[in-house]
Formats: sequence, C-alpha cells, structure tokens
Amino acid sequence: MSFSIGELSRRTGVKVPTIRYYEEVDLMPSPVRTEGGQRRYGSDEASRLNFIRHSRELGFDVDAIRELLALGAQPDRSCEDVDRIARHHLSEVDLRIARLADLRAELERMIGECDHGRVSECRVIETLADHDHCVGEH
Amino acid sequence: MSFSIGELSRRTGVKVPTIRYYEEVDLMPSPVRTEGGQRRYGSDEASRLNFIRHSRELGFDVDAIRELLALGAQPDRSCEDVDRIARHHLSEVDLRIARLADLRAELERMIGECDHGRVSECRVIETLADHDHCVGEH
DNA sequence: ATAAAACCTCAAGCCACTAGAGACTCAAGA
DNA sequence: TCTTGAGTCTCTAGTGGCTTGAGGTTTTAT
Repeated sequence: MSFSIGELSRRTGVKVPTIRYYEEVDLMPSPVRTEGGQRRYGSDEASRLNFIRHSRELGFDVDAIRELLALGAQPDRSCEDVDRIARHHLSEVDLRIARLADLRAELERMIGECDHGRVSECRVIETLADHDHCVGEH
Repeated sequence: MSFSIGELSRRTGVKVPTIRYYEEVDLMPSPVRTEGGQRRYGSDEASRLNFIRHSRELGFDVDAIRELLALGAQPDRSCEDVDRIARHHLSEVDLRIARLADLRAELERMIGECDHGRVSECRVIETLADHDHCVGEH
C-alpha cells in the first residue's frame, strides 16, 4: 500500500530526482516519511504524478500544470478554465509549429543551394552571414 | 570606423548583454578597448555577429555556430562539413516538428472531447490523468 | 550480522541568455 | 573647460526544468 520513491519512479516513469524536484516546487505534496526519513507514497500520489508526467509530455509548463491540478481538485466547478488553459496551450503549440516550419524551409533552401565546392563559395555560409539572402523573415 | 557596443547592438539587432555574453563564451573575440576600458568594434565584428545572430535565429546551438564559424574561416576547404552540420540540424528540426504535430493532434482531440460541463466529467482532465486515453505515443 | 542497494540532503551544472546594482567613461552642449 | 546624462563597465544572481555528483544514512536480503 505504501512504497518508496524508487517504486513510485518505476510505476510512473518519472526519475527519482525529478520526483524530489516536483516536491520542491510544490507540484507534489511532501509525503509521509519512515522513521529513518525516507519518503513513502500511496496510489494517490502515483495518480497525481502520472497526471503531471503526462501534462509535461504534452508540453504544459509547471505553472499550467499547477493550475490544472488545482482545477482538477474542484470537481463541481465548470471546466471552462480547463478548456481555456488547454486551448491557450494549443495555440502556442501552433505558433511553434509554424515558426519551425518557416525555419525548416529556410534551412532546406540554404542546403539545396550548396554545390559542395569550397567553403569560399558555400551558399550555406553566405546565407548565414547575410540575412538579406533569406526569403521569409524570422 | 570604430564604434561602441551600443552601436554594434543597433547595427546587428543583438542586445548589448548578449554581445558581452558571446564574448564570454568565445563566440566573439575580445575587442580592443578605449583607455577608459570600453569596447570598440569594427565592421569585421559586425559581420561575425550578424552571422551568429542569423544562425541562432535558424536554431543552431552555440556549439554548432562555433564549428560553422571555424569552417567559414577556412575558405579553401571543402564545404562538406558545413553541409553535414546543416543537414544534421535540419533533421533535428524535422524531428521537433513531428513531435509537435503529434502533440497538437493529441491536444486537439482532448479539447474536442470536452463537453464544457463540470470538472468531474472533464475529458481534458481525464486524459491528462490517464495516458491510456491517448491515441499515439509520446 | 553484513553487504549491497536504495535512499537522504545539499550544491552545482546545464543552456542561452536576462536583469539589476553600483561605479565609471564618453560625447555634446553651455 | 565644465557639466550633464546617456552609455558603458563588472559582477552576481535568476530563468525553467531538470540532471549530476559527493558524501553520508537507511533499508532489505541473505
């Protein structure tokens, strides 16, 4: 019923030092301790940690997760705010994708222009040196 | 012919503390100083800094830029290595785009399933809590 | 009883900067 | 020439989300 931090780590896939870090930044509560001072966890903590891990995998930052956890603890509340946080995050992900796509295009164009000759006439180096060679903006 | 760090900043769009930081990590050489100890730059430094800025905008990390700068300084050399660095970076960008796209799909699905009722039956919260609700892997 | 594995705390490191404090220098105008 | 104020200097610390390591203690299995 009660297990160590190593076992919690195995169950959730979150590394031991990371669990301690989450405790430090108050994402995880301070657990009970054995007489010798070691942490002992139960299934509630495992669920919470799974929630955190999954949220992190989806790219939510620690502040957003804190908010989501707080909202999750109020079951009767409307889930409007949850939706808002998720949508906000989605729009940020969209932005990052768009920026990366631009960048990718620029990189590919740059690489495509290289004739594999000498550095002195390398278009990659030239493009990096002079922003004016670029097609889009970044 | 010789200008201050603020002027260099204006010409390149790189912030003053960032220029000093680049000097510290040896991306930029230590410039000459006035008697009073202020940095003075010339157009070579401005070109180099433009190269750095543009490379950073394209997402190259500091180590890659150091390599590119070193290669750029050897004009007679084949630009094979330049190509390799750029292609390597392109493939990493592709990876990031792919991961973000997966994530985006997951987020959108999650948001789409929310009926805007109470938190207790919120699919967003549920999905975050339980990885098994997910379609792909991450 | 002992040995090994797991655990503890605390501090520092990572990346690429950014911010702020407190002191100094420089260029332009009076 | 003097003054003013904008710009510059160094140094330290902070950011996010951890990771790594040292040096010591506890737990567990034999």
